[in-house]
Amino acid sequence: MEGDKLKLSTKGRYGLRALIDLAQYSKDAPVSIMSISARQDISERYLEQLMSMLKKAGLVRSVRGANGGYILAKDAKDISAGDVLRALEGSLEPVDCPGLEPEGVCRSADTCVTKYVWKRINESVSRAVDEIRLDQLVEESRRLNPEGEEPDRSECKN
Amino acid sequence: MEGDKLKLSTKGRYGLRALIDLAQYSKDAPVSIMSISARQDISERYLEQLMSMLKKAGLVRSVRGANGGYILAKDAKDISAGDVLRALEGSLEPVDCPGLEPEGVCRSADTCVTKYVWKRINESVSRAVDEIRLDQLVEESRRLNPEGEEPDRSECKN
DNA sequence: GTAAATCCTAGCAAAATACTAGGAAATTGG
DNA sequence: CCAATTTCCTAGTATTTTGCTAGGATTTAC
Repeated sequence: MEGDKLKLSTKGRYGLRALIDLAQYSKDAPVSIMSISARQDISERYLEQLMSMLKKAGLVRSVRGANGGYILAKDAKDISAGDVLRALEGSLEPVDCPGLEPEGVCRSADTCVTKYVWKRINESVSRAVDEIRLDQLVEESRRLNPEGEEPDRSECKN
Repeated sequence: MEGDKLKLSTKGRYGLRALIDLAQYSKDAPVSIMSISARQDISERYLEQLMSMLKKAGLVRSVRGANGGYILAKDAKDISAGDVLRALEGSLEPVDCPGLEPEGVCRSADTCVTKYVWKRINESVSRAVDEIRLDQLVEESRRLNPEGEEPDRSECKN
């Protein structure tokens, strides 16, 4: 009866890992879905869809054909965790409140109390994900894993 | 194809409004589900379930029988928006990462990069909801709505 | 030309969501 | 005691979302 909500889906969780992986391995040549899939233990076919979404969002570029794959579309320092998660999860705002949008219309906006609660939650999530940048994560990954081996992901879906 | 995730469900959104309503109207006598339902435009039967969850969480007490209803189980200043939302939504942590739990076991925890991302998001949401207290919301509600009329909620599900 | 890769659309089982429904149990007021 | 009012408890259910899988078309390197 009681499942937890407000969860990031596998799209966001897998996708962020995939992009960190890409940032680490695509220094010179494009990285294929197959290789990311192997290192990160994510279904190739599913990952394909995630990469497609990241491409549409302008975060990665693709190279088709043999020896093709993906590379970052911009420098890792110019991509935030928020950019990645929003590309995959849609809006990260836990409440869609029209009264908070610049052009939004809400009849009860003037007298709505909960609006301020939603606003603070929304802003808090946005701030948190936007201040985390991909280059920091790549650096942290190298620090945690100097040998360049990836952790065994078979048990961990995050 | 692209629906937004990371959303607070109606349980949390309706439930917080219901508890603010309860805090305003249960000063002396218990408030019935019917009256909250009417003011807040929430289905009686659904609200019943929400109140039951809030009761299990120890946030409200119930009085059965005619003229019964609900009252706050503690002072409004001792109930946070986080208490209410967690009672209705379960954990508010967007990622359940075993490596972040005190007793959690995760084989890849030592070398897991994304763990820190999830940690920061989780902490950020928790901090935001826990610093909002019910008495502040009641006060704000009175300020926005001096005549004691409730906004028309028929269009707004938040 | 063939193998390796992305691209694109569709389908689908399982789970979650947002309710509705039926009735039992407790309490009050007459 | 009775009838009305109210909470309490369990179940059912239509719709949507999630987390994939499947098939094949297209592009490119060698």
